[in-house]
Amino acid sequence: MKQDVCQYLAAEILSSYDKAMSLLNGTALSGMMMSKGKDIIHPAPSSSTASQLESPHLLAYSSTKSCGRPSKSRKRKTLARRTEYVEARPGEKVPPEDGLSWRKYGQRLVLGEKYPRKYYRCAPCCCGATKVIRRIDTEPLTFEVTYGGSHDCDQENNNQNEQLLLAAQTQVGGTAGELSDFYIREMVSTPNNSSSTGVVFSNSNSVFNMNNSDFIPTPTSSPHPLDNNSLTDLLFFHESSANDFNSPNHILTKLSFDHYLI
DNA sequence: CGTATTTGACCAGCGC
DNA sequence: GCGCTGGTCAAATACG
Repeated sequence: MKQDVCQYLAAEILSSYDKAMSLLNGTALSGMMMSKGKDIIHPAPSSSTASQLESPHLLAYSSTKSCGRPSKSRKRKTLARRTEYVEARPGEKVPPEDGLSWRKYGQRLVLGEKYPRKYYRCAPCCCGATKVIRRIDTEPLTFEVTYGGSHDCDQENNNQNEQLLLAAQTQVGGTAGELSDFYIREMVSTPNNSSSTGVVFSNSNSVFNMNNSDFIPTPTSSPHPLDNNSLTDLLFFHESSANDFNSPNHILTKLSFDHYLI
């Protein structure tokens, strides 16, 4: 890896280590400051359980039974909520995805309502964000989506993606969002079990890829057989798959927004 | 077999 | 204080 990418990753590792050590010490969330001056966690007063629960960071790191949630308290949340109304696509009975990762944890039929409410919480981490989907009785294609808390783990991932993208652009001397005649709109980090990170990008005629080791574009065949109509959205690959990019055995999975994993 | 979903139970908040 | 409501839990089940 290039030096600045290594430095960034090292800082993230140290940051996680600091968090873990502070929690194990039990004392002192106070004064805990992450590297590079970000992610400052402000301690809640020890007597105030409520304020602890209202902090997504403290929720994420509290010692609980599963995924950082309060183990026993089923106190109704008083977090700020945001409600949106979305319409299902024609022929579909589910609202369109919002690009975030959610895990369903409950469903119930509420008195006086025709359709059950579906309860979701943040899937990839423990940020405490929740989502409730309610189908409108009188307009079956319209859904009321209520968000509770903030899905700041996705925001964290996005920040990391921006860092990686900047690092890639630095290597080739490109400007923000632009790389010679080609465009990189996003770059995502690899899953934990992957061995390499890369970028796949394209212009209207060709698909190119490059990896972390050299960032030299290499032409590949075009168009990609799995993604003919949205080639410019295909931005992420796992290196072990790059050599036989056209293999029909690859699974193309939409991760979120414009992120794809082959 | 690991992960995601379902579903009945639990319980805090709220209205009366 | 009591009963109802609805958000959440967690064991059971489904799925890949």
